[in-house]
Amino acid sequence: MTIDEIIDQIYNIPESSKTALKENISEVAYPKNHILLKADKIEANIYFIKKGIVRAFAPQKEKDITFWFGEEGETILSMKSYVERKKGYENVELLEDCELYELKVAHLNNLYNQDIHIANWGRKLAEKELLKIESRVISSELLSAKERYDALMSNSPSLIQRVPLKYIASYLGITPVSLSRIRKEK
Amino acid sequence: MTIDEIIDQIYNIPESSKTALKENISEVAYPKNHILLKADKIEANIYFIKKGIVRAFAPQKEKDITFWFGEEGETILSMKSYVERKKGYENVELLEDCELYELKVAHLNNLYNQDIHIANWGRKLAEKELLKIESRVISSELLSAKERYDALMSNSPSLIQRVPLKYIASYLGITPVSLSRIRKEK
DNA sequence: GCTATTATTTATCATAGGATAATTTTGCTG
DNA sequence: CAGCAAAATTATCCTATGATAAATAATAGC
Repeated sequence: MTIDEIIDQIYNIPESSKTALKENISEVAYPKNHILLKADKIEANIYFIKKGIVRAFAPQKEKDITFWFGEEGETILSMKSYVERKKGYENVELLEDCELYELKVAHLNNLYNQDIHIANWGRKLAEKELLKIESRVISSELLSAKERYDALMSNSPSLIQRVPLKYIASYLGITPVSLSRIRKEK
Repeated sequence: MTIDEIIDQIYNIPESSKTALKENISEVAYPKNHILLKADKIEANIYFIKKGIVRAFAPQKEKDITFWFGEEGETILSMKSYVERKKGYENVELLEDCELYELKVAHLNNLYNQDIHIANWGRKLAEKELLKIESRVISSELLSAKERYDALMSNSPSLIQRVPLKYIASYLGITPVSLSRIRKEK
């Protein structure tokens, strides 16, 4: 996925603003299993996924909670670091070798203060993330584990090919054993 | 809570921008039980709570799911309407007689395109809402029903005084019967 | 390709929370 | 302040999911 496509799908901005934004973005690549963002660290960068898939998880003694998967085109950020410059909850781990676009938050904040189009682009970025997480909260309170699994599979069928089931189980809020039961019943 | 306090707690903007924003805000009052926002309607306004308490719920056949409470100083909006101009998931119902600040989304969008300070204020509004909902997703996957109840009580002790338990149970993702059990065990 | 490690499945048993219904308490409204 | 309706509690029984352990399958490193 190109950086232009990623920027455009968030919010359309004039070419000049897009150029300014892109001047602050560089490409990086990391191997599978790399930990890109660390909880308990104030992260200086945000990323967009050119190629690959990642998971965000809240590390806990004995059990990590996977609470997000990101695929091509999606934004990776530690919300706490990005918004409040505080340590976040989450580690982000690459589940495949990944190519990423990297953007320094400090540069982005400068742009927010200089360019109204970029400020509105940043607003849309947050608003769209908010919509995603909101629909997830509602479906998690509305649906049984089996229904959540079915919904995930129909919304993101590639996940099951690309992501170990134990992480999907954690994302669904159940144990791998229970997920196995659910899958068998189908 | 004054409108100045509410605006400032989201993000500090120059007086001239604040004046422009406030010119588009009016005060309204509605009685307890009034339905302020309706699911399946594209809402034209957002609100800030001057006085009172409200709940947002996703109406379902047989069981409504309460997924948010708003108190003084908080923002009431249908995220779907606000971001995408589409019908939302939620009704918002007043749980007390309320005094509200009302702001037309169409006017706000004009300001976003004219005033970079207001654009960044709107960005912060979304980002802060995102942080709130994110911390809730994580705690809901991390904690048992009893722990979530305890956490809610210590974060928002006034809720239990102001909100019927059946709504708190729904918010916690359990039945009123089960909440009653949890409270008894203490 | 072989072996060690890790993931997944299967089985058994335990438990938190759901469903239902009856009872008590609270809170409106005339 | 009486009487009704709604909310909350309590009790009983039930079910989905958890915990644990063992067996199998998949994966990765040599």
